[in-house]
Amino acid sequence: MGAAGRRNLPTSEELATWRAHVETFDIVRARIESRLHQDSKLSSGDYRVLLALSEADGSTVRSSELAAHIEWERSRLSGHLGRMEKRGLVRREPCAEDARGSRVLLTAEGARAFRASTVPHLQAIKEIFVDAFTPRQLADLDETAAAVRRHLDLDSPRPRSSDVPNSPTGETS
Amino acid sequence: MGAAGRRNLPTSEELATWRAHVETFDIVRARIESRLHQDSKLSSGDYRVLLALSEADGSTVRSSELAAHIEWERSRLSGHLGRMEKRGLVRREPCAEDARGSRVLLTAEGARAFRASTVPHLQAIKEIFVDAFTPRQLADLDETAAAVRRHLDLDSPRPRSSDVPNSPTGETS
DNA sequence: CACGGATGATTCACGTGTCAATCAACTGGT
DNA sequence: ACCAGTTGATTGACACGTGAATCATCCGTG
Repeated sequence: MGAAGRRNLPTSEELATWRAHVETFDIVRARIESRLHQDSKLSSGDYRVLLALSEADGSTVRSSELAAHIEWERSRLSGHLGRMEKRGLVRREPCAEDARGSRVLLTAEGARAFRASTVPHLQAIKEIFVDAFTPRQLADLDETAAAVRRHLDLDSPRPRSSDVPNSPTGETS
Repeated sequence: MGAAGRRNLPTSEELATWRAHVETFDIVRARIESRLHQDSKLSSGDYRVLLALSEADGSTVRSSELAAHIEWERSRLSGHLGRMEKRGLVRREPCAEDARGSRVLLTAEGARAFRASTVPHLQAIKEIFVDAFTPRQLADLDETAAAVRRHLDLDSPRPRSSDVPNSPTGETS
């Protein structure tokens, strides 16, 4: 065996697990997003923006707060809002308090689209993802995600400034 | 109450599991890809193409076979190869047997880049993904992926034509 | 109040993905 | 040999993501 001390490499089983995991959950995600798009003509990005906006007081948020809330880069949000604005889902207007900023607001059209999308979207998550598992497996999934977060130290760096007194049910996709 | 029979909706715990799963493994993937890019200036798409090519007989494949092998849309592969060609990783030349087709070949540069990338990439998968779990959890992950594939009927529609007698270790990312 | 540095937001260049359209070259049936 | 229909591959239009650059406004300090 010319094996000169193998380094920190995965076994082929571990590699297969990784690949299967990625491939499988990519398909799950694609199915859920495709259903959202069929049902409501919304992308998951649209959904996330509309969710945050509809939860906001007066259906309006400062653009940078929105970006922070959904954890997007500002330029990403900027571009996405541009597209959504063209479709009439949101509107942007200059901000009174701070002349640099802008204020994003939900249009009636956007609110309607979001309202119509939520139940089918949640159903899709249930049918495509949740229903694939036993309760035990769901608990295992929770635990594996938690294990990853511990492994990568993703839990400590949570405390955002002193903002966000009580985050009201932040949905994701 | 006004509750008119809730439909097939996930509980908030189930929804939280879904969101945590997506977010967490997005980060895992991003870290692995970011490391691949730092180490080797390759994207996961590049890696997948180079892997398939380096496994191919004579480091050359018909473009459409490549697309089928890695399960990409043909236009996606076309665009990706264009970019890779600009960077000198692959080359395309007209195909003798079929004047419509083209033949993709690995350049020395591409082979070198791929060779240099594999060990660090596999290490990253081990360190970032595999090492987060106990062996038991890894087995659970295999089983959850399998459960999804059964749930979505992803295993039956496998048989591709009569081609591909024995697929030789198709790596993914 | 003036100035320099932080901050809000957009823009640009580019990589990446999808789908429809295009176009040439192959194929089979007559 | 010819035409129709399929197939190999590219292209174009668009959605989406990242990072750097830009630009105006704000703010703390002298």
